[in-house]
Amino acid sequence: MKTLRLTSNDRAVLLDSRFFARLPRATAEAILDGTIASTHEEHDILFRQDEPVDHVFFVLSGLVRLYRLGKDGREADIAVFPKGEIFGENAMFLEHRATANAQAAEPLIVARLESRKLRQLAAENTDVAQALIELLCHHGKMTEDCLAEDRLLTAPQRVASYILSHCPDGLSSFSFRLPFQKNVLAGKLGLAPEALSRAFSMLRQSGVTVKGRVIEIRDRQALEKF
Amino acid sequence: MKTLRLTSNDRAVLLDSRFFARLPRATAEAILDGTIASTHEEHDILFRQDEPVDHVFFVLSGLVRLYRLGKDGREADIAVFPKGEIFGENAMFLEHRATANAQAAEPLIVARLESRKLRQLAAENTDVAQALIELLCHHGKMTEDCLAEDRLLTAPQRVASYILSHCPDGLSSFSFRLPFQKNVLAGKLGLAPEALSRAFSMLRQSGVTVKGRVIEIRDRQALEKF
DNA sequence: CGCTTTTTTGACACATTTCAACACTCGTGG
DNA sequence: CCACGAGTGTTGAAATGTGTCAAAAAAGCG
Repeated sequence: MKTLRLTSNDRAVLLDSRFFARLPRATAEAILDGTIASTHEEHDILFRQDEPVDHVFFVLSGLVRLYRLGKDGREADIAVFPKGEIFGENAMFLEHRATANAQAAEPLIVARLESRKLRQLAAENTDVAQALIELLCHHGKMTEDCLAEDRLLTAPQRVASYILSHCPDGLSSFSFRLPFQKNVLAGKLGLAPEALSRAFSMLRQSGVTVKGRVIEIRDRQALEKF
Repeated sequence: MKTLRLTSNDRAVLLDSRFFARLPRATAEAILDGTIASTHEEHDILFRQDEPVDHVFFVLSGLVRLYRLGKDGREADIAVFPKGEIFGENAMFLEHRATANAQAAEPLIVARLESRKLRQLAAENTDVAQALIELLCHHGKMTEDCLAEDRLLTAPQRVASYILSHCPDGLSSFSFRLPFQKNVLAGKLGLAPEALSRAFSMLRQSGVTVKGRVIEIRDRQALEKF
């Protein structure tokens, strides 16, 4: 891990993101003041479950996997954060201890917002508090969605649902590129990699073609009722 | 469903709860001003997924089940809220639409806090915002725990974990009464009722006895490594 | 091109759901 | 007091879905 200054491009990206865009410019600048960035190699750990964390993280580039460890060493993914997303904010309000492990799933650059400062700002400034509330809501809903899908859908259905979530409304045929390795997708969907593979080949008979990371859908309807 | 005024006992219970206790008395009173209660029979629906909700709910007595529906009509429990807990707060920040269905799992009385008013207060008052942030964090963590357990533990392990979460630290043998029907517990743990039943009989060989709703644990150690 | 890493496939084991039948509990009314 | 019935919980057998392990195939990268 190396630490860097924020580039002016980084600042621009940050200020444009959903979290900062809703804040008055001066407030956003105040949060960013003193913020640094750090780079990490794939597989690096950013923080560990139950250990202290002093930052809230913003993904500038790369990918982060948030997961819990079982007693037997197995890993359960809680969420995956691509470029532009914020994570680790909940530790701020849980005595600065992480609820999960965070690992770079690709070469990674993150901005590190000082969590004590941010917490303090949130306590004084309703704009910041509001932004945090919306972030927490959003993350909470993501987790709920995940839990519900795990409990209601089979593996192929979860994969179909994931694919459909990338389909612009109204199109009945389209294609897109997976934003990360199948490995990671499997984890995010709560599947073993083999199960993901098999799910894709089930979906072939519903008009889904997979070539490398490129997914092609011929008939959206067929997927929807899978 | 019948609507009622809050009794003075209700007010006391509310003001003592985690959410309100952290607020200055005047602020808490301001929120409660105009708040009404409603009673519901078992199986009544309080709100439905994707439909508008105008309240945040506080359970005065009884039990609420929060769940999502699958296309095939199957239900997946997201959370269960006993007396003293608040739910439905996330809809406030998601265009006042529920992310799940809420159903009385027992005869129920809830206090109905007006969500628009509460949202407004949160936007002006950092104390209220802070209280909401902590609530959202807490609920988020609950859901995360649930997701992780689903993905890491088998049915008997989840049941063991549930039992242990009711064991006061330091005791190696104890007993307690299930706070709700086994049916509901099964749902909360993401199991079919039959699976819960079988899990209990597996645990018998680790010193767990079940008589009606009373659970008795002879050897905590044995449970922990199940 | 050759090497490493990732993905796919197959065979098998295991956990859980499903469906059906049975036991138990508890309150009601004969 | 017992009999009845509805609701609740348990048990068994079969079916299903997913994980695991090993091996082959494909993709990425120098």
